[in-house]
Amino acid sequence: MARPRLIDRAAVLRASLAVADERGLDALTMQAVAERLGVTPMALYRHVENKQDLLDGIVEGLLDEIPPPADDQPWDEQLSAMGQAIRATARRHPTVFPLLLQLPAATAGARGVRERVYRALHDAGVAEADVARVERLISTIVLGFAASEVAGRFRAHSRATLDADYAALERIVVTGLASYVASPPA
Amino acid sequence: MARPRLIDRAAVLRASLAVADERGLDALTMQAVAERLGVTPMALYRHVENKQDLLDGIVEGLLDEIPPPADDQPWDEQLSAMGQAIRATARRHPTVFPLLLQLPAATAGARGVRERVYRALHDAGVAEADVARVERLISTIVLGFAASEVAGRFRAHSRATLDADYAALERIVVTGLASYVASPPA
DNA sequence: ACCTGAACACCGTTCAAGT
DNA sequence: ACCTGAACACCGTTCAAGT
Repeated sequence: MARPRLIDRAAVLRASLAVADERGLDALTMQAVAERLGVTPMALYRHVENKQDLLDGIVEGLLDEIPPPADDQPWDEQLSAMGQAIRATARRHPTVFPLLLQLPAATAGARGVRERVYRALHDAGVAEADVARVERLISTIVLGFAASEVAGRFRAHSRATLDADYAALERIVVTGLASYVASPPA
Repeated sequence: MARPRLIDRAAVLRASLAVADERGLDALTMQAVAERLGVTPMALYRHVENKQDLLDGIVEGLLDEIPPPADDQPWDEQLSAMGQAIRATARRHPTVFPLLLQLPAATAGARGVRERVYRALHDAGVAEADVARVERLISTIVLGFAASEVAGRFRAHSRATLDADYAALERIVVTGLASYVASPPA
């Protein structure tokens, strides 16, 4: 007898992210998620394999929040916009965001972001053979900064300092990129 | 009656790091650490406040493993050597290393590393007022790459690819630094 | 001063049972 | 097909007690 389906995977992941955002990663338990959904903890196991799968699920969803930049902007403004969007996502989900370093970005949303960066780098003049590598490095830099910022490594510094840090980082990347294009390595 | 002291904080942290390295972060439990030390779990609480304190302790110890670079080398070689040392530390402690993003580097060892970078940046020609900021950015870049590498974000890529990635990253940082020095921001 | 034994609340996960 | 109840092994942590 097919019951009315109370929850599905998306609902589980949404509730999990909300719990983590509101009460921290330690408070993200199967019981807390279940309670928020009005269901017993065991009901979750039909929709996620186990807790690791649940964590992977919410982390993978993070990059789906990044809006694609306007297509007619110059490449450096596109990169800049995406960087700011990533920082904003990090701040919205401070305890979950650092987990992004733990798994390959393989969802549709993540691939979409990556494709946009590819195009911007192409427009910047990066050789086709180097585009994937440069994308990996730039995303590592931005992710690393955003993760450090929300995870607490810069706890001692003011928001103003971090904003200025990030602006300097952006400048370094763009000028580094420019000189890379001007004289590409052997 | 003063008993013979069986363990101390350093021994607890050493055993904890060993457990994490050998069996992963999930296997790092108070009971596993206690068993390795031949003691009951409750005995640990005299030497660490709680599990979070234990984690902080081993993470803080990580940067003490970085050897100071030879003092007579040119600045770029010093930075290069420290970067490689950090990558090596990450590979030795793959599950614990990413936690470095979560707390300010405040131990003696960490401060030592930072001072060395300050000096190298000074030698590179970075203005005194910018040295601290540039150090933050460079360490973010190196930490972010090393953490991504060991945490699994680049799981799909070969060691050779990652070595080449890192070489490119180093080049970008050095050239970015050079052009920053050539024309410092307003 | 340092460690242990017993105990508590909580956690992830399983399995058989209900509808 | 989807959810529940009962149960299990394990976890971090406390407290009073031992030496």
